[in-house]
Amino acid sequence: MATNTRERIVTTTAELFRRQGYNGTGLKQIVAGAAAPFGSVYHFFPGGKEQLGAEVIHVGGRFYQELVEAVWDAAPDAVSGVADVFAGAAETLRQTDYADACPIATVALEVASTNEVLRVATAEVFAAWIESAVERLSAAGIGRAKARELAIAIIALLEGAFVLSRATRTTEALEAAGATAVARVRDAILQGEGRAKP
Amino acid sequence: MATNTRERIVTTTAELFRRQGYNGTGLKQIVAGAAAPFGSVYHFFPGGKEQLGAEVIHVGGRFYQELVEAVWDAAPDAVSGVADVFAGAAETLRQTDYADACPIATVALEVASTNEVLRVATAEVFAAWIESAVERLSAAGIGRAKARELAIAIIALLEGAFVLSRATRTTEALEAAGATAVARVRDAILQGEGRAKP
DNA sequence: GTCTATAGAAGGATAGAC
DNA sequence: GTCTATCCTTCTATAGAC
Repeated sequence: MATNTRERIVTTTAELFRRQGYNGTGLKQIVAGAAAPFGSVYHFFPGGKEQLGAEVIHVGGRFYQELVEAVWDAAPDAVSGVADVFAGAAETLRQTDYADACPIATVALEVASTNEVLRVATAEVFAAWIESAVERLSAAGIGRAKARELAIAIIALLEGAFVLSRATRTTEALEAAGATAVARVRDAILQGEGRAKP
Repeated sequence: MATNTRERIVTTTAELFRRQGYNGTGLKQIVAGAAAPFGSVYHFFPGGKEQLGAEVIHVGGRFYQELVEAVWDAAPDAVSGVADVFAGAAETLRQTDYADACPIATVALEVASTNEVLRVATAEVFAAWIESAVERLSAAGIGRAKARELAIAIIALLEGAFVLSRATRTTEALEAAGATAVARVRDAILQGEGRAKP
């Protein structure tokens, strides 16, 4: 999988960030997990922990986006696509002992007011996620402005549900959030077709 | 305001946790901000940083709950109550340079997989918030099961919008999340009255 | 019970051998 | 360019003077 040293460092860091956050993860722990010599970090990332962090945010964000897109696009329509995304996230959370949720949310909150470089990196990832969701909702017949509002709400529901689910160690929040997201998407599509809700 | 040393330590820690998280905040920074001697931390909190953290989570969680309840209860009905909560959160975020959002979300994500004592503390806070919202939604005529699903969704929307808003330094996410929360509460109340949506 | 000094471990970062 | 040894700072925690 991770064949070279640089790759191993990035994937190991991504996994540690997801579970412990940025400040909770040390460079020594990273090189130990990646089975890499300490100096390799500064060889591949002269900017140190911050540069490594920025790359991990971008790579991790893109990877997760592609994962969600694959689940969404495999569904027959947008409503079941959204439902599948939340159901898949709940299943992953259960299987990983409530560890693997959003790869960048923990870091995003940690650095939002303390590190501008990393804050911008997380903002770029979220912007890409929003654009991805807007495209899919637009393709489902929802107007551009409404699609953007919905896309943001869906991502907020997912992120917030991750916070609640990881804290309480139940998937109830992901299920409640998923039901809400599905209902809103369904309503928006029906309204776009000029039909009222039953 | 904070008249004694112990109180100053707790309020200072709460503020630092909100902006930097648990791992990003050192005890030395806490005593410096609280103008307290270092030894006072271990005098009042023999369990060290963990015990202090648990108390800050509980106190901060209760404080924020009372703040939100005050805003919600000042509104004429549940729909505008929810709208006011999101609008107020957005205003606070703008006024504090996107620093003061949820007092425990950052810590909750940091400790969810690394510190069971603090994880339980955050879970207890979220449980209290959910119960508070369920009461208010039930009082608005929404059935208990639906009220719980909605309460969780509203809190998830708020938490997720905080993540997005702090990262992007805009309040667009809070507005989109607020609109979604309001729409869902309105629908639930109308359905409870046996009326369809227009 | 207020406060200082310091221990002992872990943090990020650097220099330089090979 | 792979790897080791080490520097300096910061961290949590403790001991003990006052």
